[in-house]
Amino acid sequence: MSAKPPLPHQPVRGSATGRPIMALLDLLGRRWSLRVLWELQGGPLTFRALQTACDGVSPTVLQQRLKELRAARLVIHDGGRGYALTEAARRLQPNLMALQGWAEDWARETPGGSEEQE
Amino acid sequence: MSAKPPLPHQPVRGSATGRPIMALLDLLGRRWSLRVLWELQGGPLTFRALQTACDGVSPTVLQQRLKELRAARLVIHDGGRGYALTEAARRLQPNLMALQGWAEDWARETPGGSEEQE
DNA sequence: TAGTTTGCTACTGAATTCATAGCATAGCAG
DNA sequence: CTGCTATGCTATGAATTCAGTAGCAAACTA
Repeated sequence: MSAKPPLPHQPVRGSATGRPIMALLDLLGRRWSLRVLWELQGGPLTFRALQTACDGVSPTVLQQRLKELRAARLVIHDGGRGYALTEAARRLQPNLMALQGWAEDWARETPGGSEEQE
Repeated sequence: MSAKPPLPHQPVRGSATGRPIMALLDLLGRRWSLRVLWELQGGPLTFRALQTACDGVSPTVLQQRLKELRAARLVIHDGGRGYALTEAARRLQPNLMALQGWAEDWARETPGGSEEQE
């Protein structure tokens, strides 16, 4: 039913080598993966709170992503507090924060606010 | 036909705020986006070379991603040498390299090689 | 002229994602 | 106990995206 979650040491979609970076690229390159990690940075969230934080993702996909992220040991589910980042995911946090800094510079030099695309 | 590419200052899929980080998360959260940036790190590649580097992505999707990445000013197409990262994308490079380092640590502490998932 | 490579598009089917509704469980007030 | 609320999660069908194959026009080689 569900595609197996991407893990290091295993072939993933788009790369049969099993290189960890490829598994990570596959994992993070799925819809809402990055966003979930981003929203979880502030602390644990319940399933519904997380869903709200992600602008109402469909529970189907959120459930799928959480399943994958849990398999990858990036997220754990603490019955009491909800979903939280693991120690490993927390080491990824600085990189995500760096992404934000980058994005702001990027926004400054990228048209798109006033221009219309299409 | 094609969805408009995510850009900063504009609402994107999953976030209407226009925050740059959300546009970036949407852009990078599409299949092959991160991979394309990754493969382009070594230098310019022609469309077909890039396609090969990405384990034979379908040209349809590659074309779509390149279109988006060009709209976002992360990739440019130099007729002679092929597709290349822009100055802005090159500033993103250290973060991607950091991801690789992280992925290797992650692999060390994540089962998946010998275990079977499902 | 033929042969190759380039970027790119058409077409069809498979996979993923979306949106809505709903379920079972648990806590808590009355 | 009953009624209310919140939790995590699942079912369904439709929409969107992606995949896989084939093929095109232009540029370059010889």
